[in-house]
Amino acid sequence: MRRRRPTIIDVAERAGVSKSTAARALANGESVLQETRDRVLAAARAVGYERNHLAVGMRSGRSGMLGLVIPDIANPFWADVARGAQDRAAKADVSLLVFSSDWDPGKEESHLRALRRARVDGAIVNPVSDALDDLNRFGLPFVLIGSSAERFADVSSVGSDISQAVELGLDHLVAKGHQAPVLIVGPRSRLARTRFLNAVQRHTIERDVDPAQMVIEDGEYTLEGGRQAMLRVLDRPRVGHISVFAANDMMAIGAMMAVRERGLRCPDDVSILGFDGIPAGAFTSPGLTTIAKPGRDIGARAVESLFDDIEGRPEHGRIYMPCRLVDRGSLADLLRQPRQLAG
Amino acid sequence: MRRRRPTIIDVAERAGVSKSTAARALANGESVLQETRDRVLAAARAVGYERNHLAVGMRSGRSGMLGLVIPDIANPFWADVARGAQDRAAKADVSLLVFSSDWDPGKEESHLRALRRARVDGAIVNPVSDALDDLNRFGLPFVLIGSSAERFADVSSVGSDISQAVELGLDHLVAKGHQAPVLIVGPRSRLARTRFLNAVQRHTIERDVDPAQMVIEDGEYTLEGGRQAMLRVLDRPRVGHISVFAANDMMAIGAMMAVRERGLRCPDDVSILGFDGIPAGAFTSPGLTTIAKPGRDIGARAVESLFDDIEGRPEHGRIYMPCRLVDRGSLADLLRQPRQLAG
DNA sequence: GTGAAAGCGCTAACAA
DNA sequence: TTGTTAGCGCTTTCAC
Repeated sequence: MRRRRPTIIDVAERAGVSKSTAARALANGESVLQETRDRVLAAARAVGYERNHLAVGMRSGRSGMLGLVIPDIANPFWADVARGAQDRAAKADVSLLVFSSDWDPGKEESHLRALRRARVDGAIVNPVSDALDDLNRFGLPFVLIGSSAERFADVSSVGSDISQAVELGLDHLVAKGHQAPVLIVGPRSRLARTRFLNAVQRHTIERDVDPAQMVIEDGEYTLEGGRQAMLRVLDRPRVGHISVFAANDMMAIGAMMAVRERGLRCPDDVSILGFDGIPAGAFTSPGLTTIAKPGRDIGARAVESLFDDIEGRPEHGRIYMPCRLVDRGSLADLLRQPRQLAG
Repeated sequence: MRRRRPTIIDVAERAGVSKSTAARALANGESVLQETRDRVLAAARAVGYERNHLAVGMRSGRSGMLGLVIPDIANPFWADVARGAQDRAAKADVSLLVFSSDWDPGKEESHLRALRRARVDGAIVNPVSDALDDLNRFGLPFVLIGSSAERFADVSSVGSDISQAVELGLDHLVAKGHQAPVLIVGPRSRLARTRFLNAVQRHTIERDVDPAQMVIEDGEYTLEGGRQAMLRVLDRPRVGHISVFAANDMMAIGAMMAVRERGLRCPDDVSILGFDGIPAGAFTSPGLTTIAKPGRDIGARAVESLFDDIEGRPEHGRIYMPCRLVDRGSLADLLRQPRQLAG
């Protein structure tokens, strides 16, 4: 048998005051006699009172909830983003509704609808489709996350600093004696691919290497996509050591599998550099050297940016979070072992 | 500039009816003239009406939200559970608040408080601490998930069928010629450890093997915990091939790392069987043979079970979901290579 | 400093 | 079939 949950009226009655006084005491304690306040607080504790956020939301027009829509909750990177956002939201005493669209535009749209109906105060979205227009139309404040954010010009966004990340990667490659790596990138349709390639090209030119001599292979952002792309690379005529820069850790791991399949060894015959920093990269052998995106920080910053938007100080700016290199040994040091240098 | 969001009154006015008629038309269309209904629906579409769940929640006492508290959103297994729950909830047009306690009882408690304040209609919890009593006291319907559920007698719970899973594992071990595997299990404090050990003991006796001869090592349910445990195993005096049955994939992968560290090889020198079915197990070399828990199904069933509770048909039963074996080659076939048989 | 009353958007009981 | 009304729990004027 379930008891009715105590309301502010129960508290007020027990404290012998009106409900407005009780509300004031409970809220901030302003304009309330210290003694009254204590009595109300004691009463609240006694009856086990807990403020009803639904009612508050109705009254104030603020639900105290935010939404987060990511493409894949089972991807450790996105899970990390979700955790960062969650923690930051909790600190502000706000609840976060996390939805995974599983790369399905239909699902994404229905999630967005659910968010609107739940009357979230704002949403953070990594857009798979263009349903975003809907959000805009209803005036729901939102912040974009990830690379595809660039499609929407006048919206705040948070992502990783691809340019700095690529620079970090190329520096590491050069330091180990690798010149023009093979690039394994995502599908042509994805904006992230273009951003990655542009960054590589820019930084490669800075290093006096002709970008045109770099081989590019593409595929889905998955294990299998990376594996297939690597197999194609290995099918080309080649001399000496091969270096690979993959746009995503899953692809990098797939590439590693392909190398092993062909009876070659990493890093002895093929060096591989990944991008993301997912934990699985630590379990391969050799471990995957990669550029780690600060997923958690991205989530946290996105929430902060959203708060700004909601509170009416929209920056409408892009925030780029710096990445860091994690060296786990999947790149050969060609300078110390010059016998393996490419022809 | 943000427009005020249209309410049912806007719809009613535009359709030229009262708001209750509009509500009826919008709800189920009962007791409303077909023509009126059409008019209301058209008006709703025209003004871009979207039902306010907060208001509905206030009126009906049902917020249309459920809570899910798991120990670690970054663990692929739990992410999978979350996804299963999310999808099932979405099908019933219910939102799911997902919280990760990160194994921290304090965080767990604050998440539970947040759920109560958000007035979720019920919660699914994998309890880290005993704060559950609170939930019970406030009469929030809830369903437990995972092994520790057994601590709470009169509450519905959903978990994997440990007994069947262990049987599957032992069958596989026996089929490959392994008799009494070393067991790497979790910390003594955890109920899951006991359940696992009991199941192993029971099924071992059925196979006419003396459980007493099995070596047990324990550690945290993490990569490092498994690694340390395995190092201790390798430090013991031993003869021939070693077989290991780990209670968790992360531990199993940690064990695999320890084996490599010591210059031994898996599966040639050491066979390892995991338990969970996380994707990372596919990236190790060799791939990790493991018993996969149906995380997604567990999440989905937990939601269904919770619906039952909420709608007043509490089963207060435990549901055990069957697991399946995933063979990826981390066990040597001792029967076909008898030279490696243990002494 | 405190209380009375209005109202957020909706649904359900009752009248018409 | 439709309209009127009350009220879910809370905050916030406006009096006192």
